[in-house]
Amino acid sequence: MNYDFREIEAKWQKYWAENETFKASNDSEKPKFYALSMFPYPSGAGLHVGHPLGYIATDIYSRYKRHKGFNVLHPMGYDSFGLPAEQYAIQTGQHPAITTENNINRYREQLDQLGFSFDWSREVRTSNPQYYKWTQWVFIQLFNAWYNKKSDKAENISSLISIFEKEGNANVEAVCDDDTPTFDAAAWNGFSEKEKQEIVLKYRLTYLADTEVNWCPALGTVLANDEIVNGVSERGGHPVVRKKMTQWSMRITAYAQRLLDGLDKIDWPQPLKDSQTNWIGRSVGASVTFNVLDAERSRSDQDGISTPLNHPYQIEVFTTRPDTIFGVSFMTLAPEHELVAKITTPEQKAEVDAYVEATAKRSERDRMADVKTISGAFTGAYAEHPFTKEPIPIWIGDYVLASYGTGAVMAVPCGDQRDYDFAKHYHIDIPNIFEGVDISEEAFADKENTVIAKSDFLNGLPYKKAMKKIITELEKIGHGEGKVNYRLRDAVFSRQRYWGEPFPVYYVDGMPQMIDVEHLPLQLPEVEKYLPTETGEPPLGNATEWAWDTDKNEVVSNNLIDHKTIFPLELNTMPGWAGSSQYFNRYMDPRNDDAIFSPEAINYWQDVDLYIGGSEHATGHLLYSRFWQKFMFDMGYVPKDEFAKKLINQGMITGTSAFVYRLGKKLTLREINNSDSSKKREDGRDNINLRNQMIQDTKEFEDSIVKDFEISKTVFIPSFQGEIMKLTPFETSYRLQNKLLQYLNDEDKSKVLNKECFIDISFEPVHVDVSLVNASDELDVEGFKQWQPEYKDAEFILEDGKYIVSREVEKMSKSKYNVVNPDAICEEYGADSLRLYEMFLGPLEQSKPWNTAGITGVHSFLKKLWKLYSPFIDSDAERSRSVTESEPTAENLKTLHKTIKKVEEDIENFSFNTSVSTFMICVNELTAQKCTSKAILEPLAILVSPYAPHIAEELWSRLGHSKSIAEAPFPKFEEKHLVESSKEYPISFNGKMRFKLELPLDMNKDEIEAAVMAHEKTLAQLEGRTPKKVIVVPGKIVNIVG
RNA sequence: GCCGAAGUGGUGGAAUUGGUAGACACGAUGGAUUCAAAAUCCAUUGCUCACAAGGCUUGCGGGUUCGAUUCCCGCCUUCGGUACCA
Repeated sequence: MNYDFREIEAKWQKYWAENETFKASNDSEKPKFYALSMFPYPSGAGLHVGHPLGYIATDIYSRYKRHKGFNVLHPMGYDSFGLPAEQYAIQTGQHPAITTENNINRYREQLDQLGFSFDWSREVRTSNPQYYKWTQWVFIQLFNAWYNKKSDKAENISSLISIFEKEGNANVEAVCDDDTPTFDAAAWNGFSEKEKQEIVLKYRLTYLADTEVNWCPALGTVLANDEIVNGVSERGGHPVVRKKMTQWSMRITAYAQRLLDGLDKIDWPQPLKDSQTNWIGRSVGASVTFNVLDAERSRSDQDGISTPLNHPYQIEVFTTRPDTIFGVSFMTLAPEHELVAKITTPEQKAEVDAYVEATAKRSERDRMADVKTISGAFTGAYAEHPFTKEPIPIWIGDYVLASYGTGAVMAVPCGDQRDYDFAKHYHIDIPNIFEGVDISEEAFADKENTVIAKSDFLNGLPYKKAMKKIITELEKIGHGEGKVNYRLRDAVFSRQRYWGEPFPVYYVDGMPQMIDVEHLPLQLPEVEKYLPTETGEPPLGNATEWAWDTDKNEVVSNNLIDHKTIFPLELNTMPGWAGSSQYFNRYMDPRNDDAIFSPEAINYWQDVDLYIGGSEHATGHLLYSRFWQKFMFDMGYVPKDEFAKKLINQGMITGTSAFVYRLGKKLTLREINNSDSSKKREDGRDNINLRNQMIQDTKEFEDSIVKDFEISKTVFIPSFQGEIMKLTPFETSYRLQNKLLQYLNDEDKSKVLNKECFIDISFEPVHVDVSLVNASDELDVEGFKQWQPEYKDAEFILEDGKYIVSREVEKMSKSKYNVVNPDAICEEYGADSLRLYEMFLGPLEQSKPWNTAGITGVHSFLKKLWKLYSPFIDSDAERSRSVTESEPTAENLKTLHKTIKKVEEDIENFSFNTSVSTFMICVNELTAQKCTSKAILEPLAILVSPYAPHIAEELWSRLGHSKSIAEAPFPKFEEKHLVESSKEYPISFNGKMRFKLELPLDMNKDEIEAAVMAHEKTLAQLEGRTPKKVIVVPGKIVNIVG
């Protein structure tokens, strides 16, 4: 009987579902084990081959733990709010809830095919109102909390208010907004209700604040960095600017230190911890205040006339090197800094304004990445050095980011390379305040070897002493203090989107009010359009039924808003990470309508024992979840302040993206005035020389614009067999010249044909869905046009009647349209083959491009495995019974126990690829040994079962068992079967292995050396030389030197 | 730019503490079986030198060591993250 995987897999999937084999109980005698895979976003592209990689690993571990006697919780759900469903809704008008439901059904089908041991009774969906009710609930808890630095934890806001009532806020040590005023009890009690609310909002763990966003005026919406390419929107290529908007923020910075400290307690990969550590970015230094000199005074100073001091403004900076304060020769503000507009002198205004505007167009990442271009502008204003009282010019520069520190730096060019480069570029003084250091070429940033000079009271001090001294001095003169700064910023929690959790918030007199918990969930309203409103409000602004009636406690029509009992509701929605920040706890008690989870459930499961997911979540989901968990811990809802003990990052399965190239709308006709190159062009043969010539001549063409003209159509240019990115832009233009003639008028055309002009172009790569491309990289042009409405009338310039895309290995993602589904593989080879193959591909943590080439190998392994059990499968022979009951041979036992040992070690080390090899070796050996012993084959089935559960169940039942293999105890390894008496020693000469020699293992060092030295092959190798040294490592190796 | 990971045959990868580099597969080549094909089985397969013997070989260049894929220093390339993709 052949291995019929289709029948076997369907049979056992049905069996598991019907018998609820993997349903976890919240009450068990067994020890608990919580194994979790990061839940997927159900994209329209379906589950791709990268998803199961981590799921299979978690599943193997879960099944292994069941064999080891644990009560295993292994749930699955969907992170089902998100941008793609909304984009799809915008494009098609289809409600995201419907798309999402369809996508989930598709995912479920695909997941079911793969034979995971999920407890589906616990499924959660973040977009389900019964689920997001609790996301809203957490939000309210955060709103009703403040962070008390004295107790170093979050507390209920009522404790803060009662302090205010008794004594004001002078003695309160809390994490709060920078602009929080100080007041006493009398003042507090005198505040109006609204003023009180405004003050308290500055303390709440979730609060309203003005934050910068990427605003795209043309689309009327905020864009993710991801949606911006080269400074313009990915969709449509519209300009994007940085803009301030009032949004909800989460005071994650309150937890900066605890998030850092907590990393020591958890077994997470070091690189992931590193990235969280860097993200939090703790640095120790000082905050220093510089007074801005009055403009009049600074000007008159230059004339040598002194006028009275006046300090209308102050600049606060954070520096990690206050010891270098005497090296300050200028200050740099971020162009967005609020003082820029106030201090800029009239003479400098035009330059500064232009620079500020230019900066607004650059993304933050761009500004950080680009260290080569130095740019800035002088404000005309001066600050006063707190010690020397010298005037210091104040510049603005985009290398200073508004969001980091105070958005201002005291520039010490001799000690900081960026300051140094800036100073060099603008010919600003670079005073050297280090003893015995040459700074003519570069800045000196070595703290350890620092000796301060030319710095008044700091002269001669090393770094550490100078730090201490300067902080004392700063404090003495009231110009600063020692400070710990974190790079971590409060997390923006508002999104101007439709498809997300609505905030349980309505506004009374502009102040946010929480809806009572008992009235949750506040459900998403229906809208006509999913786009922002014409006035630029978020999509929820389109809802007509979106007001809160405080009497009836329900959502009512906007028309009824009277600001007395009926108020407008919040129009923003929550971000993607809201729903994923407590889902792991919700799984413990997912159907509970009265609480996010019961105390019994959380106290039983405690935390996640093993969490598997991608490292790309390092500073998003994994940091925010730790933050919420700590908050939940502070409030006494959860027993652990870290939600996952151990975390493994699965490597990404990368995809092979396909690109087409969209021609820029603007073409430029340029004059050819170089007689040499045009001559060469005429003969047309010397292309390489021509190209080189033209590249050299490019400068010459720069000024030779005859005219610009626009083409209204979307045109795609060939990839030149995928080589386009290797060509110079110039060369590409040249190759396309003839094809572009059709867009020219006759006069221009003849100029090009007469070689007087050529057409200069720009172009950009566009991702195309890999399903529209065949195996030879040829694009289905018609399919492409139908694929997205914007390409409906696109024109293609073909090569030999075909459009060949270019390929690149990238992250597999819906936005890159390079997703490959597991369905076809399941159909052809079965789930067990796919499971084994994904593991066999390589180490779990490593990323690798998807390639199905080797799948036949694991599939034929399963066939061999099946064949090994044929005495139990082919029932005809009664004689086979006697064979199968036979005692296993020593050889059989050796093979089995070698396998048990290796597989157990591999699973514990998450080295699943090597156990697949081990199974192959085991089956090859047992087949060669003609093993038919039940005593061997029974434990082998259990070993295989976590990896290939369907075939293992089938074999198990054929072996005569009536119950599932799922809880069969894992075979016990016995060392005695592996004991060897001799070892085949590799004999090396100067480190190179020359021959092998079998020797008893109980020989000691000297005996081994004697045996080896006496051997004829040794003598032959030595050719009469006497070895200088003989290294003998018993049980390992012999190395003869000389 | 910064932070992180990876680089081993034609391909995926193995080598668990510094001790036989290339396990196990894929592919390729030859053969068996077959009317034929599929499937299956057997053999060969890092490169180089026409055999052998030998030489070379873990991204590149150095170093430590009796011995380095493994440790150290300096580079190169690819991939991931970089705060609104999830």
